[in-house]
Amino acid sequence: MSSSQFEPLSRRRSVDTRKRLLDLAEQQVLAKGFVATSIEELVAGVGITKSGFFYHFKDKNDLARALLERHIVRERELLDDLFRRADELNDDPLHGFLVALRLFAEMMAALPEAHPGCIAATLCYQDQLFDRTIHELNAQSVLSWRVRFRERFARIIAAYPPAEPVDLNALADMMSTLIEGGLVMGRALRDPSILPRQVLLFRDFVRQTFRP
Amino acid sequence: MSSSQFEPLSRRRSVDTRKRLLDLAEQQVLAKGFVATSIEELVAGVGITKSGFFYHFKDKNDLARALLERHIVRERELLDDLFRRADELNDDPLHGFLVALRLFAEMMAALPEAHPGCIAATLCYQDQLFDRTIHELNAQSVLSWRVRFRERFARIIAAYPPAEPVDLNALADMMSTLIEGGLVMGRALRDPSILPRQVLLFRDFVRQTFRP
DNA sequence: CGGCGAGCTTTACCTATGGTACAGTAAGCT
DNA sequence: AGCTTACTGTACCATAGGTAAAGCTCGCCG
Repeated sequence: MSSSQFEPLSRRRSVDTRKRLLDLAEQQVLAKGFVATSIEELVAGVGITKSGFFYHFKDKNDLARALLERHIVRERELLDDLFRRADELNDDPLHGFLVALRLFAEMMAALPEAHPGCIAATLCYQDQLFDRTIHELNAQSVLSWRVRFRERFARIIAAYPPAEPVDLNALADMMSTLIEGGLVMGRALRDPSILPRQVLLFRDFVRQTFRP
Repeated sequence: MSSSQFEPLSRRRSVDTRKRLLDLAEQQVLAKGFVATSIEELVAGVGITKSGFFYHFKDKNDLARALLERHIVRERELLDDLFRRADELNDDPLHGFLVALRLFAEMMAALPEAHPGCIAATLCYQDQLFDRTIHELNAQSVLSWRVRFRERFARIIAAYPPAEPVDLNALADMMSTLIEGGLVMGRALRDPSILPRQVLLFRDFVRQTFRP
């Protein structure tokens, strides 16, 4: 805080062991799942000993929480940025949303093998291995997506009243649902194009639903 | 085969140990995941020893495969039955499909906590722990859903040509995607109503897409 | 310059779990 | 009677997560 106003500037030999542990862990968890990622493997990868790991993380559960927290922050920033860019290009709420969805689909398509979002779903499916904090973090994150999309839809509805009544929560959840499901499907079929195509299909659905 | 034409009638002391192992395993896997379900726990539950388990299953991977195979068969039977019932009620392909979707949503809503389908997704997310056979089984199952729904949509399109071109594979996959994602969401938010509502929303989408 | 504390290492050890090997045994089938 | 099925029992191994505690070392602060 005093000597350097930027970063704590590496107390010691390694530049940022904790961060390197998290980076490697994220990469391995996305590639092969949490349980298949061993602590020994991680410490060997960053060049420390097992005790060094437990200096940074209380246990493996603690690592999972740190991974999830970091993931949630990044995801929110990414979405904020994406919607901001879409809104800058567009005044109309519906058009802005449709642009954002297209941007999102393009981003998903451009991504390599490992998709983000897997972290959340991966941990969700193994959440009995973890404590409640992990589960609650996950739920909180999903709910924040619901709120974000519901607000968007509320604005769209004001401008484009739909012909039939729409379940706004369900429509908002559909986005998260398609992402989580799309990741599962993409993984099962080894076809990364599935998720972006589902997002584009959702986009069609939204467009149809609020068409003038 | 000779003495009893009904069931093999319990070779020995237990009625059907293998089935009881599978039943308990399924229940525990749905409740807390595959890795959190220990072999010791299963054998204690059905009243045999660890060696007894390895008599029935080569290893834990073999148990996973048996679980998945049984699940896939049941799922197919369930879907066959559901579509058959919907078709009996209806001649029109679109209407039949919509009825089937409603039946499906009702079934999902009526289900208790543990949904089927979790098995597939659960194993999918931990598939690096298993051998290729598990992964291929899963992919095969997902593809069979795609084929089933695509055929349905092809028949619907013949009767109700859509205004805009539709990506049939993506539309077919959307069902599986919403189911897998809906299970993740329902699990994360502890809200079993999410999946049936997503199915009903999908139904709306299909109805809109093929409306006359 | 000396000590404190952050960030580790070293050593040692415990437990749970999956898994192997193999001998033995009771009940049924032919 | 003898083969097979469906186990039990005993013994043992490896891997992984985790704990405990002492020691070392570099940078910073006074």
